[in-house]
Amino acid sequence: MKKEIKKQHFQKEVEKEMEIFEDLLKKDGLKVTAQRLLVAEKIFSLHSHFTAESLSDMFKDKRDEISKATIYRILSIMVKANLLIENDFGKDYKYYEHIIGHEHHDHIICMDCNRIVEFFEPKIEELQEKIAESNNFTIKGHSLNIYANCKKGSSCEHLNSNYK
Amino acid sequence: MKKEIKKQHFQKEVEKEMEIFEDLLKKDGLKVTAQRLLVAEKIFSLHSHFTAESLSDMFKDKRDEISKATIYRILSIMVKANLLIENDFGKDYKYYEHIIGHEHHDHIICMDCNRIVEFFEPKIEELQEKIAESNNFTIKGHSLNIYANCKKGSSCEHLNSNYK
DNA sequence: GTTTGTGCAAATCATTTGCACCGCG
DNA sequence: CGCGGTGCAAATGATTTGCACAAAC
Repeated sequence: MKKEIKKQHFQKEVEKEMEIFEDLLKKDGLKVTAQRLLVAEKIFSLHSHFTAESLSDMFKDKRDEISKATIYRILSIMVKANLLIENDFGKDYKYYEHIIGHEHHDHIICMDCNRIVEFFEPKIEELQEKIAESNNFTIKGHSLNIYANCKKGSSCEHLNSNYK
Repeated sequence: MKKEIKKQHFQKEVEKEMEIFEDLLKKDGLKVTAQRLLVAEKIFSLHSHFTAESLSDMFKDKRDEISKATIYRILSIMVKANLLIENDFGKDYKYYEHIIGHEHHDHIICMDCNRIVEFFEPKIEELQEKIAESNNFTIKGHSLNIYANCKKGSSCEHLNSNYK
């Protein structure tokens, strides 16, 4: 029962997000295509980090296969529109996460199992602001990645990487 | 006169660093070649961030031109030996800085002029340690980049980018 | 109908690698 | 000498792009 409620909640969220996305397309004179809707819906329904590759794979088995070129073009639109955050975790490909309903946060990247953990520390944010200020800069953004190992016996050991 | 003292100081520093580098090569059974000495000496004498490209360019006009492949191979040796830090500033190439005599620090990257400013904030370091700890991780490293614009009237406006 | 999007294959660009020759130890 | 190092050119791999055709408005 609880599960059902949660699912409905998520569906409602996704609908709301899809509306924002479609409005954005129209506002910018971009066309509402099947590929854009499918990709955006998939992205909004994901609740973890993904790569262009992993996103592409999600359409591999379906009749709705979408070319990598198009995937990249849609990701680019959504990043520019601030619907998506592009993360560089030191690999040679990018990680994405959708931003609506997700407060700003930083990341711990586990070097053992590739797990990505989010955290938010207001004091760090505040200190960054001060540092930029005292150096005569205006902060436009930041990226803080903690690279770490999971300790022996942590739940990490049981997980497989979802990330290539 | 002061300048002279400073220059001597730097030269002494570089000599010390070169000794460390040569010892490292020998210890690891690697050969002491002209290219390795030239590149290391150049790196130790630099006091700002550089790229494989910019480093390569520094040898372009001299009779001692060194191939990019060799440059990359030497950079790799020095990074593995902890003589060099490899930084990802959100561009599609890496930035390097030599580490001997340079305390750990984080970076502000100016999006207007590409200037890179270093800073160190012990409180942020401490908070990161706590965050990792409370999530059952052992920190192996971190990267904190603040992306910013220089304020109107700052010295930034007069500088040209040294980075491609 | 015109303009924009898509898929494909080719291009790009930093970095890596195979290989033949070179030079340190 | 013998093995590791270097330079060259080709390979790599994620992402981008030109182009012809297809779909949206």
